[in-house]
Amino acid sequence: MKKRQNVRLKDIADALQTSVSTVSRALKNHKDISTEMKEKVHKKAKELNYFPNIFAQGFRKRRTHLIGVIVPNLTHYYTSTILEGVLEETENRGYHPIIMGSKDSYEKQIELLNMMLHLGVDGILLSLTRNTHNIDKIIQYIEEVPLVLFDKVSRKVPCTQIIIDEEEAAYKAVKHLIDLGRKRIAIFKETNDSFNSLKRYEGYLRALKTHQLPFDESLVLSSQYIPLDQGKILAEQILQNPIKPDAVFCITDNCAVGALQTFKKNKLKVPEDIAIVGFSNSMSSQIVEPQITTIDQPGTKVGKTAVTYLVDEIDNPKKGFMDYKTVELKTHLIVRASTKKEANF
Amino acid sequence: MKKRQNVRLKDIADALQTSVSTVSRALKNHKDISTEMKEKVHKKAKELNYFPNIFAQGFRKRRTHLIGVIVPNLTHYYTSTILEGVLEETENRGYHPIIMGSKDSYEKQIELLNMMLHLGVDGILLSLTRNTHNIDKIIQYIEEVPLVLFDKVSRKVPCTQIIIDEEEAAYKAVKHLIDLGRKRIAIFKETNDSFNSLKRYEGYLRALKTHQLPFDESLVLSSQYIPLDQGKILAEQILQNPIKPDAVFCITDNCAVGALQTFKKNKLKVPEDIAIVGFSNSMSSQIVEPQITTIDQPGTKVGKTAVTYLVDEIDNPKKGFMDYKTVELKTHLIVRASTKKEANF
DNA sequence: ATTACACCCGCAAACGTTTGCGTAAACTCA
DNA sequence: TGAGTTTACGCAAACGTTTGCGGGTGTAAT
Repeated sequence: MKKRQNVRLKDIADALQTSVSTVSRALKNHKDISTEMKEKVHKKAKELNYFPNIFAQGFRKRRTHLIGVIVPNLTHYYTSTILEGVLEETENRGYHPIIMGSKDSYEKQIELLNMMLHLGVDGILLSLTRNTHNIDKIIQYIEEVPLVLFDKVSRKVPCTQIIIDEEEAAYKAVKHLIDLGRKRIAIFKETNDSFNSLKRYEGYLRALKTHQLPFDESLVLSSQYIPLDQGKILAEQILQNPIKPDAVFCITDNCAVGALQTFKKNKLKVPEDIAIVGFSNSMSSQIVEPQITTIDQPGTKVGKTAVTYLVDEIDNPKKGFMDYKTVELKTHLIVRASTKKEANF
Repeated sequence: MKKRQNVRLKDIADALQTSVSTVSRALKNHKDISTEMKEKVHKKAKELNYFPNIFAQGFRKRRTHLIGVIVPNLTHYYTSTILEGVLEETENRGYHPIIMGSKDSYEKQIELLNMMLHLGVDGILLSLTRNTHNIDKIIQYIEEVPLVLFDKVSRKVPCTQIIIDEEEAAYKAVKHLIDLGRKRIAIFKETNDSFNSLKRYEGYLRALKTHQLPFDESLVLSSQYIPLDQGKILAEQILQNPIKPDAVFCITDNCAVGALQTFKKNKLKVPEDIAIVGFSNSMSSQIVEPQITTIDQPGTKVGKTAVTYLVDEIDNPKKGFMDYKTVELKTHLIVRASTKKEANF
């Protein structure tokens, strides 16, 4: 392993019989430098394959071009599509992402935020862990470094937030079921209302209300987390109801898959007896039988948008809280077999 | 946003009426410093919440504690489990991962390697893109910085490689089919043999040979990539065979799911008429009907192991190529309904 | 011819840390 | 007691870049 011998400003300066400062300025097109000199420097820099030592730079300018990214979990498909967007856009903009996982632990999340600060990142992209109730600490960080929330957000945190149109998406999903003639539409959601779950529930309620369907509390089932297995449990549960639902809106694809399996096990036909809508357009929703109608989320776009806003804030530091925006990206409904029309209602 | 005002060595030195160099040495337990002084310094450092400016450090020492990670794609479940392992282990060891995606493009991969070098990472973790035939460039990088390959590797590159026991895993999978009494076992694999595909094919061959089953070329189907849709196509293809197979080993879960769907569509019963084994233990393999027998890969362990070996190499630079190891992590077979015994053979 | 003012460029300090070297004080041993 | 050695610390340079400032040259206006 050779010792890396990077070329420095001084090397360019020597080759051109000029000074380091002139080279430095020329490379960033400072107005004090003549056009010819700039050309010579740029040419020589390319020739020598010059690349600035980012540590000297970061050291000097207090800019590292590093962006910290914290997510609760890496393995969810939606998260990884977001991260792909982040990777792409950070690269476009000359930044580098440092990704860390909070494992859905609030303490770990704080610890990671700390670490990022010490690392000297220029900004942070954060998707909150469940139960991030103590917002104060997070707010402290906003004082220290530009921060943009995405996916799992909280309106209580005064900063830019990139999300999808959760409420509208849920509304569309439930409206679709209503349009199909379904009357008793259940919802499977989270108990301790995360931002996402809450908004989707609101969309559900609005759809019922707008179409004059009665609200029935016995059709609202919740559990703390809603992975596949919980979908099964909730499905079993709702089948105990004296009057069964004719459709169910699951706020997660995994949950929907679980529900589907349970319904099938109980000899219920999907969608004839009961229709199902999920949320995420995960791989799972496409390979089960029948395929599940779901909401497609523009993951990479969320990632790219988050980077865009963060970098913008890094470049133009905000003065007050009033500058922050909540950006809602459009989703769309993908209709599949789990809600096909040919049901006879 | 306050300007970050980090405490420096000088602040500690001033508070203690001593010099910066003494503080620096005390903090890293240099032998030239008396025990009492060390204690005082450590205490004061904690009190002031001192944290070294890593850019000054990296600048000075040419050590950044950054580890570059390059993967072809973020969205594969197996990849994200590996990355979780990487995140965890880098953190344990005081390093920070910079993750980038090569989008399965060779040129992009080289570009990213370059970027990583300029960024000054201490080491690189790399999962090769398809068609990385020009190994020379990669080898050049080994001269510059410690590099460890994982998952998608190539034996031609002289460096430490962390993989799973691909050949053995495939052998186990196929042996399992043979033990079930299956005689005509097909394999769906990649055409342009990637390391993984090749090894799995070798395992397939060994299983046949060991159990005195005849090799039948018409049972070996390949395509360039093998996502879900290709599974379907290959399945259609093999059904054209005059004598149909009674089992198929897909070197990918996605491919297996596709095959399963096609077989079902053609009124073939799985596993009665045809058994299926996949590879990866992805979510998909667990939610289709019937569930698919597959190979479980220890993703996070691969990630953690890769970091372990890389950090070890960073700390103790290798002299020659003979020091490099290939680490094979154990997988195990998960038997599910797609290969259940009750078939009547 | 003098002044005024761009226009270009170089000097040198500064960022925070590490480290080779120098040395005063303390200790060792004959 | 004096020479040699060890202990414990400080001085200052160095890493590569940025940037305030100062100055020399040339041009234009008076």
